[in-house]
Amino acid sequence: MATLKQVAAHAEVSVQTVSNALNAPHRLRPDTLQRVTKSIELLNYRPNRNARSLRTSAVELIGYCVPSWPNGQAHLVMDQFLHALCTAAETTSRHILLFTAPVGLEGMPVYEDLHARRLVDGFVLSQTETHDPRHGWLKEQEIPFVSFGRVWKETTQPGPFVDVDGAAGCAAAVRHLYDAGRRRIGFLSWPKSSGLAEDRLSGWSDACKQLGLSTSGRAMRCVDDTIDEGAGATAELLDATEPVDGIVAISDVLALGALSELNRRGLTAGVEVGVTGFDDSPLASVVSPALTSIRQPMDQIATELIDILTAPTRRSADNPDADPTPARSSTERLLQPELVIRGSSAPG
Amino acid sequence: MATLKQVAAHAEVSVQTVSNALNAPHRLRPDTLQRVTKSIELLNYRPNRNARSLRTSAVELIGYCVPSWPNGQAHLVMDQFLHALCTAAETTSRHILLFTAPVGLEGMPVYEDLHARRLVDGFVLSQTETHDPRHGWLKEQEIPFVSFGRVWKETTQPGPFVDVDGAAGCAAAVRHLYDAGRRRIGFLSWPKSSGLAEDRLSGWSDACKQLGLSTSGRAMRCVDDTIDEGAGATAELLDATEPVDGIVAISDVLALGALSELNRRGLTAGVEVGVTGFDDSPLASVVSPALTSIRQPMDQIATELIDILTAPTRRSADNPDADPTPARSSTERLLQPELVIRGSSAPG
DNA sequence: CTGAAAGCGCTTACAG
DNA sequence: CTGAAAGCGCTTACAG
Repeated sequence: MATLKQVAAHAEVSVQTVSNALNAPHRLRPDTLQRVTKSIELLNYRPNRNARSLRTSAVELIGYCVPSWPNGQAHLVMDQFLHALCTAAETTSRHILLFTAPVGLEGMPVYEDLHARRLVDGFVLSQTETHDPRHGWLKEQEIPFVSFGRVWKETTQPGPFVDVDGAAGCAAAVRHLYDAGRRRIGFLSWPKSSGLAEDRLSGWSDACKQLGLSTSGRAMRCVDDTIDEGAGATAELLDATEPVDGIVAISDVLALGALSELNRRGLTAGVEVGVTGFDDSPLASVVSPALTSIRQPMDQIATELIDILTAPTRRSADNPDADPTPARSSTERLLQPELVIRGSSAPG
Repeated sequence: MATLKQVAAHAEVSVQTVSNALNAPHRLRPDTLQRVTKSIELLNYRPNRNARSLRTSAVELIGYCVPSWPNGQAHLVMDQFLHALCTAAETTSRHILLFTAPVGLEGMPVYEDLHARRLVDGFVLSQTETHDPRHGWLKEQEIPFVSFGRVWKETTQPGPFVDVDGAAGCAAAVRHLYDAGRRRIGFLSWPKSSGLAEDRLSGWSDACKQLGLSTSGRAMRCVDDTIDEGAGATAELLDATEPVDGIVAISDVLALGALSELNRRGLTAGVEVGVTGFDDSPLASVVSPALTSIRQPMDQIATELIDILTAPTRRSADNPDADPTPARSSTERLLQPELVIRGSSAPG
């Protein structure tokens, strides 16, 4: 493995010049640059990242805690998210370092240790939960991070985040079903304790009201995110005095439960009842009829996350008051989801 | 951030002694060790990993290429695999570095670059395909790696691997269905070009023959891994002169197709027809009746992968012939899957 | 535009 | 059992 010194000897310049050829080529005279470049190629030189990191104290690695699901629930779009995150990181010549940690506050020493030992420059948080304690902790420790998802029900959001406007997504689903002629639209949700669920529910509820549709008795709470729960809630909605003809589900799994219950009753999704899911997970395109679903723009999410985390202005360190940049708009980004329309919401 | 030098000054010893306290504590006198340990804690010292890596030229990072699925197919157990891999790596104080690369030979410069720049010590390969070119390439470059999955149809496997005995898994599924009284058992497979598929099919076929069951016309080839394909193949198996009463599917998605077709015909999985899947993906426990499925032992797979990759004996470098260790048995490990029995294969 | 030199924070033979 | 010193491969003020 060639070193800077060997390249310098080969090109008959100093190591400083080779380093500049790599990191600040404009400082070299064209002919020198070319000679150095040729030596680099000839010797197949690749700068040792550890030496660079030691010197600059920047490792260009971003930590991401792989979620564990003791309840057996899977993160069905995790591979999409990770792929997008990696790609976004690589456009800034960074990479993702994976690690595991206990959930909640208990896991924070792991974060702190990774940062202290300089294995990572900062963190991307996801699986953000209502009252998630990680954000505040990291902020207090002045460890750089950015969150995918908001910490709900706090007075102020600790630190920067990127999130998807779930309310707008659900409202779009309601309007889509309305346009297909549906007038009695139910909502399959999770327990009230979830800020995420309340946000999405408000989108359904507001859109219904705006369109003059009743919401009374049509918001179902599913304790677990399973097909059975979705099917049970759907059964209730169908057995009501005024049976629903449209269902907006807060997840693809609950929507699959709706499809299953319709199927059991000899009804066809997209014909008698329109159904939509959330996340556009692999499940959505694999069932028949395929599931209309609200897709989170993963590539954009990842790009924004990396952009915020790697932004040169680290506000906390230097003068926080004299800064002209509007703080909120640059570190709190709400993206619009996309309704992917398939057979479950419309015939054909 | 405290450094080794500061700790040494605080404990009134040399830096060498502090380093030894961390890496070879047995070399210190107990009282010295205790004094140093106290200083380390007091100053909240954490060794800088970059400095260590630069010196030892071992980064303790393992590269893993996140699969991309242009065809929209998801890796439904990827989060399980990644979690297991991270956990296994962490027990040896290593971590996983994620990256993306083009598929096939085109992606190899990315692997080479990551290794040359010392971002990783080696690689874990998964999504191994029939005739996968990566293994041979890495071996030739003498870049350490270990594969989850075999390169099928090569005369010799290039490099170490861990894999699951798919044939044994499918044979176990057949015997399970046989024990539940099934006598006409079909198999939902993929195209013949897949070595993985042929291996699993052979397990089904051998077990059937051993039990005196006919296999004729009962192996179906599904071009895509979708519910529709599985449903179509199941329809054929049910419409045959001798309709099947058991179905072993090569994937959970195809098994879901079988369930869907049974459902459409008013048949119940586990009652009229027993159905089994492969992978025990999140899909399996989310459907109703829940899917019996062949589970790959992810934790064990991950442990073996890390074990092989981090084994101190790097045979290729030093004397390859004079080694007493049997090469095959230590670097080629075939693990047994587990049949997870649920409602789709047996009533109740 | 180019070069000699210091230093990032560790580990490791080598002496004592 | 402990210490002084060299060196891993870079980057970066500082001179020329």
